[in-house]
Amino acid sequence: MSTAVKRACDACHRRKVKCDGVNPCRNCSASQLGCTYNAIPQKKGPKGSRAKVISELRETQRQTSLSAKVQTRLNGMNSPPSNSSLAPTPGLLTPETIKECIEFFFANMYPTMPILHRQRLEQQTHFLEHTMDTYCLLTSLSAFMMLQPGMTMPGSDPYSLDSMPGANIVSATMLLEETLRVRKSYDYLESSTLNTLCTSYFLFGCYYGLDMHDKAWFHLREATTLMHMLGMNHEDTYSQYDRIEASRRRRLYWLFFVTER
DNA sequence: TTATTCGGAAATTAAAAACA
DNA sequence: GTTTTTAATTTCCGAATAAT
Repeated sequence: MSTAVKRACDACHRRKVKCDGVNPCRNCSASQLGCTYNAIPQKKGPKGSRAKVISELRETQRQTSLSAKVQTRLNGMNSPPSNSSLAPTPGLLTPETIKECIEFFFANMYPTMPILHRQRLEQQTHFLEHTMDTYCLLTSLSAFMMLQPGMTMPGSDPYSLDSMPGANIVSATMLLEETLRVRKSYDYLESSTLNTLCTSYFLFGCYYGLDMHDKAWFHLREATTLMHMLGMNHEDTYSQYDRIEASRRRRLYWLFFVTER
């Protein structure tokens, strides 16, 4: 049982073979290699507060159990756990959630992103079962709102899930996935509307809030491309819309422009 | 056959937490 | 302060694969 050498030379380290630690070492001499000890050893041991792996595992486990609870809470016990079709999940987006998320949006977010029109949005909520474009807008809006500080879990909650840290993130993630899933069911590239673009913006916001910056930028760029496809960079395209629609589109264009920097 | 490669077990090390 | 626990890094065993 030979004891491990204090430091293996660069070649032995790469080759994962036993090094005798002298210079030149036996392996290097045998294979006529230059024997060097240039590699700078990394610092060993945990980094940060009790390092990360165990806390990551704990966090995912916590999220999984929360996810189950939120799922039953949001759609009242009788939902299939995995929906493989592209249809909206019944009961996931409750009217209560929609109402509170719209409320929160216009109370807190509208000043910095005045891209929706309250009356028109509320009118649309009556048809969301049949218009996927609207459904996606509302799921993504709700997801985005759930991630905002100060937003509470909608609905009265017998298990006080709203006070549980992470519950919002779990439901936001579920709504986010729902948006992406349902969005596959129609060709939003071909028939882009204001809703499509707003949805992309909220997707951007969600991913950004979840620190998934690559995906966030993907949705932002996708929307920017869509806007160019729609000719929103030319003032004369706005004349085909009524005043309110045109103003929201202009604002959205500039919001994207400013966000992309 | 011998030589080489590389997955991963075991050892080593150091930071953080627990304890006295 | 010392000890224990935890986790990041390193060494290198030995099975798999390649070369001869």
